[in-house]
Amino acid sequence: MNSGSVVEVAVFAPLRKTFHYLRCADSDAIPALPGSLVKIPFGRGQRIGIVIGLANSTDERKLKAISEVVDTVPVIGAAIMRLARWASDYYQHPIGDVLAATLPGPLRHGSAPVRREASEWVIHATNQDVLDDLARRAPRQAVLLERLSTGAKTAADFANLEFDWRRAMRELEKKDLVAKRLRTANKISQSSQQAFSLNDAQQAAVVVLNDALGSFKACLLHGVTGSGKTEVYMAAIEHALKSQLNTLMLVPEIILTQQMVARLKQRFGSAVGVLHSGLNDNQRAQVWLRCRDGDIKILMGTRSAVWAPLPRIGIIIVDEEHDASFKQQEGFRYSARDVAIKRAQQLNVPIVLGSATPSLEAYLNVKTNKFAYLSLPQRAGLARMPSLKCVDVRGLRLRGGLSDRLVRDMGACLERGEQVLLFLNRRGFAPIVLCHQCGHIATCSRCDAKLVWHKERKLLSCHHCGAQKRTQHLQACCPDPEIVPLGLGTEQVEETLHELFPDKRIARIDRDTMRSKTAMEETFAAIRGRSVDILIGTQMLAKGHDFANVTLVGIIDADSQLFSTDFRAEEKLAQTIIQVSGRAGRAEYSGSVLIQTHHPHHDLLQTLLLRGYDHFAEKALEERRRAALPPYVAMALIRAESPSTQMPMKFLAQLAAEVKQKSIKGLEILGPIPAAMERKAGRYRAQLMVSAQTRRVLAVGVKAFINLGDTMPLKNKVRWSVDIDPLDTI
DNA sequence: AGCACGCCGACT
DNA sequence: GTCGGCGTGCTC
Repeated sequence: MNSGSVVEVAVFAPLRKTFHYLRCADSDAIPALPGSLVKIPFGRGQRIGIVIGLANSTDERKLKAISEVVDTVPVIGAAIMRLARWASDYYQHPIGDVLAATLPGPLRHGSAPVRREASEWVIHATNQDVLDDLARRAPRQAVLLERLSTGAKTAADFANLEFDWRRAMRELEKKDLVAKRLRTANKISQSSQQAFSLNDAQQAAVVVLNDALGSFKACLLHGVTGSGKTEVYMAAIEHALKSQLNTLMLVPEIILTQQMVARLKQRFGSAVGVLHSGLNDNQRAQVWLRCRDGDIKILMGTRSAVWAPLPRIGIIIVDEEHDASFKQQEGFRYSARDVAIKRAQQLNVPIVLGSATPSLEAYLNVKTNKFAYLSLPQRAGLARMPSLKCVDVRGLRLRGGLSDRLVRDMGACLERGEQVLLFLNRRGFAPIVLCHQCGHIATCSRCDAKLVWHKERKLLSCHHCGAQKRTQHLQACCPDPEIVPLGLGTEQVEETLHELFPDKRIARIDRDTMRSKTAMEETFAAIRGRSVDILIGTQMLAKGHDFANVTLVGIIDADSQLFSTDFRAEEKLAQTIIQVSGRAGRAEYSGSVLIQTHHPHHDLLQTLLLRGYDHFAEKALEERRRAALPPYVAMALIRAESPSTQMPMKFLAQLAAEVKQKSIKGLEILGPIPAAMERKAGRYRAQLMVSAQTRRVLAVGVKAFINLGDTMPLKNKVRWSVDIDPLDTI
């Protein structure tokens, strides 16, 4: 068996082993190269995998042959292969699963990558008579012609039409009034756009980024909300483009608003590609292909876009770097932000991490000179920072959770014709419902959680497993139950607002009211058009959107996050407060923020309000250092879950004991402990916290856990997984 | 992850 | 006497 005919294949399955195969016997078949997508006989079925290299296998085992090479050009190029290998090692996750995660769905399932060229339509000939005639006899065709004559071209331009426009278009094609042709990429709109006038801080940041082109350099761009980080990104993208270099830009899901996309497209034309959760698998595959083929020069996308095969990357941007959505929370638990940093390092290009509320990880990297620090300390234009104040609600009478002070300020704000934003991170009417007659509390049958009352939908819903019950379920406790809601949700606040401000227009923004994309777009348009006076909402309101006329922000309950067992809770709360505050007073008005709390003297709130986020971060970092927590130590979480009560704890305890016997120097093992909510969706959960001063020791430790875990008899009784750099530790 | 093989309880 | 429960082990 001549060497060179055997290849090593990573199978798309969570297997730590790789497998050897013979290249296709057929000589005119597509040759299997490193990175090729292949179909292989595996077990008794067919599987998909990636060739990860040539194997000089000398052993005598009879190997099976690859059944099909799916791609003509390997779908995994050298750059992504290198990145995936690093990630597989860093996150201790099987290489096959990592490689699968880098590909869009259809490729992952073994479809050949084929480009579907988009069509566009152009008007062939037209005159007024024809138009008049059509308007009478074929109104739909007339609408299409009208649109075409005003610049509409592609399917996307007609997508919002109510009728079957493709049918009408075919009629026009038959009449030879329009012609269908392959879409031609329009040119990058040259910066005929008026050059943005950047302020000094923006200019300074741009200079640093531009100078960094061509070498690895990580920069934290710390810009207060409204300081114009986007303009800095735009300038950096433009500069890269001038050197024929592409940009990879990662954003959290919520930031991907139409405005942001529109802004990029307006400036950079069809060179912009977008990957977001609204796309289906085929659309993602098309963007992936356009990326690989060099048609996309600026790719903006959420987490998975970090794996896009974008060639000639000149700069990487991670906007809102602190955002938790960059971390994949199941399966292959990677942080797209950290993978992006590694990608920049491997490619030897600069990366800029932007945020108004940088993560403590980023702060520490600045302190230790791993990151350069770029600051935009002032809001762009005339806008000023809002003032933050605590409202001590101890002993106060609250109406629907609102203090008199907040209601009074709201009244004054509305009086001036300005808008109010209220933030409460709890949807539904009340998080707990109780029967006054018997004391019965509605709980989830599959989780250790109480059911949340959704009054409008007449449902009791579990926010952890999604279980829903009709409200009538409550009648089960007594013949004559008396339902008492305990606690506060956005629905209840909305109800109170209608009572307090009967003539004001109120919009509630949470997962219940924003179930469709159109609902979201319509509501935000209504807010911008000032046909809404008061906004009440959850996390959805906190991020990304600019509300120019909001001048008062009320944070209804800061307490629930103040005393959590998760060591990151305070950091998250501070970020939320600053992010929500950032929605206020972005235009010429100055804004104010009222934070309702029972703990106005809490250290975190005091520091944040009196001295700002920087000081808070400084202080929080010091606490992390003293407590030996990330980012001062490297951490991993070993999780286990099972339908049987004791198994996860038992498994982890045994595993911990085994690893401790190895006495790995510098490895700290804490636990196991049951998860904060031990039972979720009918499964009991426990976890083990592992930490070390260095990445190296942690990696050695986690490897020991994985190796020993695979040999433990109990391993088949639990589902267990490893989470490197966990975000949630409760 | 699948998927078979393999040994012990209630049924056409 | 079988059908099927899911424990164990393998897949080039």
